[in-house]
Amino acid sequence: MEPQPDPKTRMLDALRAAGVRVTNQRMVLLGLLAEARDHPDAAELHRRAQAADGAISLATVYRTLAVLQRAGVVQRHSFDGDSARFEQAHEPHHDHIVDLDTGRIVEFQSDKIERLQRQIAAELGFEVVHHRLELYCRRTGASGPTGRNPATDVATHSS
Amino acid sequence: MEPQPDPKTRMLDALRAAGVRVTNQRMVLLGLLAEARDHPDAAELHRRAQAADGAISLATVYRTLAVLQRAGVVQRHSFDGDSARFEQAHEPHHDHIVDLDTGRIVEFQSDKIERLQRQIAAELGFEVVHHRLELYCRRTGASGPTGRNPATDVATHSS
DNA sequence: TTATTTGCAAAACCTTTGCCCGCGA
DNA sequence: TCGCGGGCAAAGGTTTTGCAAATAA
Repeated sequence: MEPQPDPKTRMLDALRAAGVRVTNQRMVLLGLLAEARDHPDAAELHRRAQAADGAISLATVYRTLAVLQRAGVVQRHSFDGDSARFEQAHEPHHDHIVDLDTGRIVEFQSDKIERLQRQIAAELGFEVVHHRLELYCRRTGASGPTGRNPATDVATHSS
Repeated sequence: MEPQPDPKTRMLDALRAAGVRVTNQRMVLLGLLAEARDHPDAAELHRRAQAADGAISLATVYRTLAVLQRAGVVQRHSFDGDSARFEQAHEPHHDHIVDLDTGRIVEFQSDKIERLQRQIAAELGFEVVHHRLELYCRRTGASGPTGRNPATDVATHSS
């Protein structure tokens, strides 16, 4: 079903590429991020890690995420007033829609917008190193808030 | 030079429209925001307010900014890892470029991008309530960091 | 063995809040 | 006068850090 090299091997490679030691905590977190279909925050990852492993501190969650982020394996997002949320880096680059009623995150991707961003920056004498685009939305024709459930689904759209 | 109604009157109007009392602290902050050419954070506004007035607490800075934001007079931004930064709301709507080397903020405006955002959201069944677009950039051909100075200038660009 | 990592608890930060006094209307 | 608004200090939530013990290489 999955034509990938092998999840465990990929995780090991990621850690080796980062030039850090392979610890159980890092493997657990890497695994959680790989299977996460949402964008959990540090506390949520801590909860899941404890369920999967039993012993892992919140401090380690933060430290590990920082390491993985530096290695380019993890991306950190700060939606509006929330605490930081994380996801495994994956191609292609994408941006996010935040459903204001449910908190659900939807990913989308638009080459057109990316191109316009670079163009505008260039006109002002800049080169885009990275960017951040978040659309805070409501469902079309929605009657209103229906009850927030922790973001669990991710839809993807390309344009 | 300025065909505006009169700064003081406008500030009074803003407070009245917000349905709140006119206090010295609010007038001072409103004035600081009006003349600010940058995007100061709460601590910086506190510093400036003390220089201008002498007695105003950080708590009041935060409370006043919250009031003004609710009234639509002030906009709050959270660039990357920084603390919240504020600016007086002004038309047309604009987004920001953050110069990674100097920290300087440059505003720009692009109807094209706004339109694309709405279009993408619509295709996914959403309506954009508000959004956030930040381009973290480096000057084209820049040789590298030259020394961060507190953002003081604002350039504007329309497309 | 030896340099990294971890856990724990404390610290750091930014922002908000409780409480009582003072000022605006 | 009446009640909103302010100052102060303490609380809150998230993220980082110092230190000694544990562990990967």
